[in-house]
Amino acid sequence: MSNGPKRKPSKQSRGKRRPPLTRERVLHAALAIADDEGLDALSMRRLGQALRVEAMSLYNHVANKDEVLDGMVDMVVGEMEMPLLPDWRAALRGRALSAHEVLLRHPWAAALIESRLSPGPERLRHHDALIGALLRAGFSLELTYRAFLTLDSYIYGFTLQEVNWPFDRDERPDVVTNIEPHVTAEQYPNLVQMMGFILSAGRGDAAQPGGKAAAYLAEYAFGLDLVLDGLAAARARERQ
Amino acid sequence: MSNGPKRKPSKQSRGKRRPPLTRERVLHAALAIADDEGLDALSMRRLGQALRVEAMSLYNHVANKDEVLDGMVDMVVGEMEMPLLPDWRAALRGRALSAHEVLLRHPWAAALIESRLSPGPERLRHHDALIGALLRAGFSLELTYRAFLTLDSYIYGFTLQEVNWPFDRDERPDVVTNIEPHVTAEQYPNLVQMMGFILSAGRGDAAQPGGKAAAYLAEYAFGLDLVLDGLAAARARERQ
DNA sequence: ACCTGAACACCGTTCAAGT
DNA sequence: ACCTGAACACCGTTCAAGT
Repeated sequence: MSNGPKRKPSKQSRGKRRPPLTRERVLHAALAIADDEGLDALSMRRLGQALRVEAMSLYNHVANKDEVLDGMVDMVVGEMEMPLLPDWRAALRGRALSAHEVLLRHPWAAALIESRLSPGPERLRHHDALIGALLRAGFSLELTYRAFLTLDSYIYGFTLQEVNWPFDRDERPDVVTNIEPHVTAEQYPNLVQMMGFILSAGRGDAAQPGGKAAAYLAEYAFGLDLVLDGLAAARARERQ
Repeated sequence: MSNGPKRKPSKQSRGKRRPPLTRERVLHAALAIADDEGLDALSMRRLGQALRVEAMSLYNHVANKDEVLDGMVDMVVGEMEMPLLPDWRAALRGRALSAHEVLLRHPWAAALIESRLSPGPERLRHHDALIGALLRAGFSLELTYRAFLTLDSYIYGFTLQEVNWPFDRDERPDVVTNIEPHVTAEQYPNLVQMMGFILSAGRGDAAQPGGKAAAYLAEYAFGLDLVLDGLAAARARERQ
């Protein structure tokens, strides 16, 4: 759209011609750093380094770090499947499973999305589609509002727990072993029993058929279907 | 317990005798700062200032800032009502309502709790009681596990949304007015319709009987009862 | 035993100066 | 038009030095 009209071939196109900085490139680099090194590693200086530019140059393309974070959030939301299937329940279920997948691909994203104030265009579009799906299915405005709150509470709440789960993560055996000595069967009998069950059932483990991504899938689906059942019942009650 | 045995009356007890620094005092001061000024305002230097001490002195009582955050989280969890009622459903419902109240009193806490890796003693006790309540009610280990995940996903997910909600907060009219121009009825028809409903119904507003604290209570209770209904049904299915 | 000054290696952001 | 050096006001944390 705002492509410069005259772009000379430029004789010095040998060597490491770094492409011009754009908002797009800044956001993509930021997302890559967060995925690879975690959100804490993402500083404006680190971001500049990844783009072979001084940190101050970034401010020509984004207003500040908050705008970077908002942009990252919207990119992630854009990866989520929109609820478009004609059957409302299938549409909501597919969207919830897709959101879960996307949030596991970007483990830093769930917390960030929930903490951002101003939604970007992707998020607005996504929510518009979600509300539309419910209204078309005959949900009243009030029930649509409640269904939306309940569903997203579950989706983000579950995924946030999952992403920060300290158990059974091979990367953090220190955390598990640091906790265990404090958790004795006399003090916390139920907790110890539960931990035994979880470990013996091979749950929440990378030792799953689908690997780590599928570790909590059955648990996620349980609560998801529970919520969908509840919404179906509320919808039925509403229509007498 | 570790009270020094000999504590002389000390002749210079006039003026501003600041009490000795302890882990307890550090954590209480940290919690007060987070409540009053937000979690971002809580730095080790600011914390030292509140306690009339240099920041470096804090390290004699806590290992590092992470330990401060862990301590704050555990204090907040300690405020939540434990699920002790004999009726499992009443116990879980009361606990969920109490957790919601506590998390609204400390708006920074929900995000922090979910991001902490090592649970403190209060949290361990709380979860032990929760699991115990479900097991005593005849839930299997597997269903207890799933009930726990579903409930806490909902509780924290909902509260996290509520605490960061940009709409209808008198403190942040800027955010609302900044968003509105971008959200046109042509682009986001369903969203606009929903926003109209929410505002006209006086929902999510401080203009509620119970004030801000009660603004989303009906919505929170809707999803909570939906989850509890689902768990009751799952329990009934399990026992044939 | 507890507190502190100085220091280190970081942050986000501004702004005048360069090309 | 875009990039940068220097600077400002912050971080968490260490450590030798003080009392």
